[in-house]
Amino acid sequence: MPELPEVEVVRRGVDSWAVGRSVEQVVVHDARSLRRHAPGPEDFAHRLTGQQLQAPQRRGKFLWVPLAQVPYALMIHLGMSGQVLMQSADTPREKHLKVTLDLGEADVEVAPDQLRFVDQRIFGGMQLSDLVQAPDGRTVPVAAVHIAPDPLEDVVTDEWFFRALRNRRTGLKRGLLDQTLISGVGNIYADEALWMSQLHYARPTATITRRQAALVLESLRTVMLAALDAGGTSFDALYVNVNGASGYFDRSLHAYGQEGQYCSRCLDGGRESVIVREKFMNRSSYLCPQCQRRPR
DNA sequence: AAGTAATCCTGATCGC
DNA sequence: TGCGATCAGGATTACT
Repeated sequence: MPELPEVEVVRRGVDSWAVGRSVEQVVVHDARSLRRHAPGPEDFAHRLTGQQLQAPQRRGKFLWVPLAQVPYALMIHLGMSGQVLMQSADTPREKHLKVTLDLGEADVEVAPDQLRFVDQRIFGGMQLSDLVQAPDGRTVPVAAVHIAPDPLEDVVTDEWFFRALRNRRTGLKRGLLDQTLISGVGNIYADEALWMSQLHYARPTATITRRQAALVLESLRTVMLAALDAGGTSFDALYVNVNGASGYFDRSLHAYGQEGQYCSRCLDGGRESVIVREKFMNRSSYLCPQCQRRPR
């Protein structure tokens, strides 16, 4: 569920509370959250202990914290249900607490002394990953080197996105969800951007026009920036910022989760059309059958 | 090689 | 009340 805006909210939280502090102790409560760290939990704890946290970076839904003095970063992925919480040590353990980092002194006096990784469904996780140069020139963890830039990065221009879509032989929503084409887009913002663009999820990418590509990119940016302003989207309280608060962008959704509701655009145009839910890619797609016509 | 389906994982919810 | 089925879905893995 956490997509680009939700991960960015978390990144900003870590940026304001943890930068410059050292990791004094690492406690792994559930090794399954370190599945992606091949050398194992002991190696993770050993190589992270004593390191100083630098400004957190993000590409798409991938978040990482570079460490001073060493060539690797702490990479965090929230998956479906991951949370990063800044807590004081006397706060009771969360039910799904997976990893605790005890942090050293902060510049800010009231800063919480622990960074906790909580994850119910364990699709997310942490790992240490060497920093390398991505094809576009940016320095990223090797574990995320295959991930494409996201809509908020400068390298993503109208022409870049048009080319990226045109190079694929697939449907538009499949393309949006493919993190090697463009990153940061998940089911919620894909449906919202498609609704905003008035395009069907099955629109072939191979024949997309420049105008359509630019419209989809603009829609992605518009919806993601609006969500960021609202502190992110949350449906089931699984997604929260580092202080444990959830965003309220779900109140602004036009398509996702709106099955049975009138399409607001059609209503504005004096027509009544109801948002439908369709099974697609083993998940739900929400769309207005009136203004998002299936390609023939 | 590229595109797509299968898989992992837990808890809430639903129907019987 | 209990229990199996269903749903939620990001990213990797395994196929075709």
